[in-house]
Amino acid sequence: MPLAAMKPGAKPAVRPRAETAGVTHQSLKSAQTRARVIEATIRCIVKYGYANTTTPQIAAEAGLSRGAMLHHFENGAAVTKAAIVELHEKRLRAFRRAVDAGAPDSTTLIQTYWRQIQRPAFVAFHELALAARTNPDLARILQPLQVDFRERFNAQAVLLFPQWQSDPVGFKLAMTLSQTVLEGMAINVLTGAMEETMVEPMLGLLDEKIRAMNPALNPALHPAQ
Amino acid sequence: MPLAAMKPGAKPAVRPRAETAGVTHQSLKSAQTRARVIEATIRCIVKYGYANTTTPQIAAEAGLSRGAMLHHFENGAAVTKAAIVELHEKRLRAFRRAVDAGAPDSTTLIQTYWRQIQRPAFVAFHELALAARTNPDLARILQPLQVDFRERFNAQAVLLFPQWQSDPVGFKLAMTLSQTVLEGMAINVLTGAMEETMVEPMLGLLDEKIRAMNPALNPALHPAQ
DNA sequence: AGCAAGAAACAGGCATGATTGTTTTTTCCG
DNA sequence: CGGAAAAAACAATCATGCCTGTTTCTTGCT
Repeated sequence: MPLAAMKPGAKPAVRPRAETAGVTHQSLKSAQTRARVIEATIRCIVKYGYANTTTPQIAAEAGLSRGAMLHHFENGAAVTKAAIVELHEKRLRAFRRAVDAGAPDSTTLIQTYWRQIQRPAFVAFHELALAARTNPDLARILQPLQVDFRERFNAQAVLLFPQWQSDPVGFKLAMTLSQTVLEGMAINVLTGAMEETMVEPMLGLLDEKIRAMNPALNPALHPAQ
Repeated sequence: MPLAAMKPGAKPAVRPRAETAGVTHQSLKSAQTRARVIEATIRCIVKYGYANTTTPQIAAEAGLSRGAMLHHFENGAAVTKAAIVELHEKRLRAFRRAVDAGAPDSTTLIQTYWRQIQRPAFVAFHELALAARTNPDLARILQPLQVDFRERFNAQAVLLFPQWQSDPVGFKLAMTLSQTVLEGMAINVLTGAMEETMVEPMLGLLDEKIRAMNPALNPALHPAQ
């Protein structure tokens, strides 16, 4: 799916008709179908990879004709874009759930985020992120979402660890380290570059390091600034 | 390039004619052309991504007609396979250079490997590794190379750090951690998931942790076993 | 309320463009 | 001259965007 001819001022083929507060039968069905197509797209990207995901495949996966799909989405690029946005929100929701689940210590937060990062959504997102490297249209969509995720991730995390407030630089480092190790592991396991048996020990190592960086636990290392 | 119709018993269109020790002019030119095509393939994968790399593109990049190229390689899959093997050897050579450059301490080794991992060869390799996730033909070629690299990597590294011999488990962990962090960083920088300003601090963090794991520097943590 | 006009959802088909493997033709060197 | 290297031509496949036709739902008018 090239995602090439994404017209700039493309308005959706179907207007949501949020006006009149009238939630008609059709508007409901339309939103439902759109959601079905988006989910099918994500499934296809996970199964076949972004490069091998075609519009007929998505339509088949969604249980729709290709013509019907393109009635809702104008073209293939719009489908991809919608899937990216959905994946971004999925990622945010997943992290939010991990936070709300009540995990005040770094150990459980690491475990939880590790579980989240192994979900299909992460696979799909990384497929798209790598494709965006050589696809300017994808990159234009993805880049703002990447920074948005970073910001929200840090904003959420800082609430969990008020002890770190005295050392924002160190905190950001700790967050980056966690993301790097966890995502790096996920990708290495995915691509067969790392044995699965190494996962648990690695999680332990990461936790050790994070704890060692925590100013509340090691005040000596972080003199008052 | 689908790499789909890779016939099992496919013999090369041009036999390398290593026999007879007769290095004819043509055999030389043939090998030279093959090498040019392989390098062009790697360049294309870096520039356009594996998914968007087509046989006409490779031929153009190599300064050849497509017909001439397929005279040397039978089909597109053979080109990809040759490029993968070349990339594997490149990776091994790069790491070997880092070792031979004489870097007895972990700090310089980390710095050196970080530099190696930012080369185009790594980008191309990761493109192929991710594509292999959903491409069985690619996976069949790549998987053995992945384990081969892991083994050689560890075998080389252990020579550099004889102090670790007392703790092979910890050593393997340290190696895995280094690879995970460095490759994770490389990918995150590549995909815009991480700011480049975080690289140096992260390298420092990794070095800290590796040193803390070193039994020679922290004998207390590793009682004689 | 009832009916007709309009719009939306859906399905299928068509023409274009691109890529691939194969085959045929030309060029060049021993 | 003969064979390998290089180039060009060829046919088949496939994904895409667009267009047409059919069914279902909404809306408005009498």
